[in-house]
Amino acid sequence: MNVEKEKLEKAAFILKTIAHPTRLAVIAQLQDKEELSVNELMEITGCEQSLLSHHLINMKTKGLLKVRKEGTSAYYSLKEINLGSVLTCIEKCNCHM
Amino acid sequence: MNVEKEKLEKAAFILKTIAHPTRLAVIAQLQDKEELSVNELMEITGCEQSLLSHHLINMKTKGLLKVRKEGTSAYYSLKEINLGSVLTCIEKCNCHM
DNA sequence: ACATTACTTGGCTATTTGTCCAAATTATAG
DNA sequence: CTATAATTTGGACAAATAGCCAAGTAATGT
Repeated sequence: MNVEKEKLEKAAFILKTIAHPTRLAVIAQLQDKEELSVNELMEITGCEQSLLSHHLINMKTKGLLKVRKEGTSAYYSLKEINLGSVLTCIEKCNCHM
Repeated sequence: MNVEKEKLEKAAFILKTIAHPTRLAVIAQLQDKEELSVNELMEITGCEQSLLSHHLINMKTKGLLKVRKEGTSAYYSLKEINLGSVLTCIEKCNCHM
């Protein structure tokens, strides 16, 4: 029962972390592009730089992304996770609200 | 592109709605119990009544649950959606933070 | 009619989240 | 050394969320 509760909390934590259009967009992109710089993600998502940086760092500190720094650039990628499947699930849910 | 954006917003909306331990617990239960009263959900989740009611009504107004009232009881159930799959996805993600 | 059970409502407060903006860092190019 | 490009940081503020509590409604049993 307590294990169950812990599981739910962990799941909720992850869901909360990804539950934002910009962050979902980032995840979706990283799912097939492997790794992208902040600049590239800026262009793709249309999100302002510092705000995007906040999102990325947030996802990184929560364990969903990792960074590789090269020159002046920071390349973000998914941390070994298949998070895209969550997006697919949601799509399949076909919840029409 | 705009369609894509709309999709992401919708997905984020749903994820935000379910991203809470109690709410996930409710969804998980309703996935196999079909429908449960507020009282039953209270016992299962250990959540206080009025708070649980808030959660349930919230999920209902956002289109994830539906209610059937019978006597003094309210029976909640999933609104035609396979939301449980999201939980399974998250579990499979195996994100260790 | 009255009490009880089951649920909802609304107000209040604390906390978290999202966004913006200006300043700071850091690496490279000239 | 200076300028520029790329990213991070931190403050400030509004809005959303979570939780608690007290009061309200509504159906049923006595």
